[in-house]
Amino acid sequence: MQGYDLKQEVTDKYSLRGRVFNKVREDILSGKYKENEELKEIAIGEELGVSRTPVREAFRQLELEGLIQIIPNKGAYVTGITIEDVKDIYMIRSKLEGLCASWACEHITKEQLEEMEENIYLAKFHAEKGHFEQMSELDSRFHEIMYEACNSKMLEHLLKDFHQYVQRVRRKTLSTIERSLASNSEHQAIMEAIRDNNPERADELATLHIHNAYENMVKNGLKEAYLNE
Amino acid sequence: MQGYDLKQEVTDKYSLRGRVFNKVREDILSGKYKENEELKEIAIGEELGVSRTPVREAFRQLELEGLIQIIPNKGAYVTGITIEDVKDIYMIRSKLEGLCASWACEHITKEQLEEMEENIYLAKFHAEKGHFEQMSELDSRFHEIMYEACNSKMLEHLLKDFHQYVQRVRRKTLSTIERSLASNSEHQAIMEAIRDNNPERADELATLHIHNAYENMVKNGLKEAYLNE
DNA sequence: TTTCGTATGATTGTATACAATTATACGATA
DNA sequence: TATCGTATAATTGTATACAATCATACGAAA
Repeated sequence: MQGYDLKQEVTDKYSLRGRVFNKVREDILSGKYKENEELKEIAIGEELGVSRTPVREAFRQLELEGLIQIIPNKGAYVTGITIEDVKDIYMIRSKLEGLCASWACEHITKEQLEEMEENIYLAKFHAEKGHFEQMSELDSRFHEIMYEACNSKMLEHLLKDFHQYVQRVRRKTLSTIERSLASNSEHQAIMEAIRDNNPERADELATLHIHNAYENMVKNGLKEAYLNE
Repeated sequence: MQGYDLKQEVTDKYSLRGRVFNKVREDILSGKYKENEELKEIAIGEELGVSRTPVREAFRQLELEGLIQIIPNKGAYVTGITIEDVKDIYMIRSKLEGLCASWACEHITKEQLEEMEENIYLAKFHAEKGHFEQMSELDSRFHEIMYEACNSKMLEHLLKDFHQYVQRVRRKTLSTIERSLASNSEHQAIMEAIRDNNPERADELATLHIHNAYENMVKNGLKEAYLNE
């Protein structure tokens, strides 16, 4: 996520450039374009029915988002995420999610708190049933609510970027019912600390939560996911 | 700093786009282009002797860096930094500089440590003389060394982005000999903790250092700097 | 066979032309 | 006078043409 756009909103949705940007980003994150794959301006342009100009502009942005790397006069390549990158991101995230949770104490709205509670309640159901697809959705949404509740566009955007960035890896790792339940309990504890307006505790719990998520990831085959490629 | 380029290196230095990017960025950070000023593609292009194409691509990147905001079909405007943004950045930085310092304990090289010591020694001299220009340079460099020493491109880039981003504001606020000396002492304590391979202490000291820098900034007229415009 | 050099093609870099959108000026009408 | 609408100009959005660079293939020379 290079060139961290410190406080931007999503890129223009309706211009051709914006559409190319979003489409290619989605395709990278979903795994359609593999790591180190070369992306050609003409090919992408033809696929989306646009000329090279908006494609090039989108590429420049994707480069700054860290999703592709552009080598001058050579080409654009999908960025690889190393095991070290993943660890770095989780350690950084753990600090920032703590900060985010502590800020949320003061700024969360009644509606956001209610959506959190609902999210936790629903997640418990799906966790027990082993519905990992829904769990993943709910997990992402829980964190998103917290990002929005911290009342800092800067931090919100930063965390969303990081969260999105590791989605690529999360898809590769296994989930277990045990971890899903534990994770949801941690969400509940964080929510309660925020609800009780206890920023120190919210910080501590959210920090620990990301640490745990990382530990679990490592335990459940992060390395293997890489070694098998 | 939208679209935080999570792990990129500096933009291509020799292409026209790269040159435009660097030049405009510098001009924004130096204050040549004021907040909310409109940047026109043709004007910038003519000034630098290039066509609109590289200018547009540079603009897209600057947008993601958070330095300008592009309104579709309308124009590009220099992003304003609010007091809240500054506070957010300093709070985020304080957490991340702590993390960075703790990581540096394990990875700093002998050369980097020596440059840190030299930096502190020189800074003491300039602080006592009231050479604020040199102090600012040395301060930036001290932090840069630490960023490089943490051995994480991700964190290094993130912190450099933030550091650069607040330069615009730092220029507006006053410096005092007292704060310069105190700041340098804090640098020394951080350096010693890193040298002694004490990550907890390094974390703590670096975190506090940024907090102090922020407090000092507020005390010395951050608000006034804004109100006077 | 290996190595080097050249030619060819493919791809990116840049400039320019045209289309679409937005801002401004001016005049008509109430 | 005030307001609205239209015409014009300015600016951005996109497509395309051409230049520069890089990759590849092929053949000549050792």
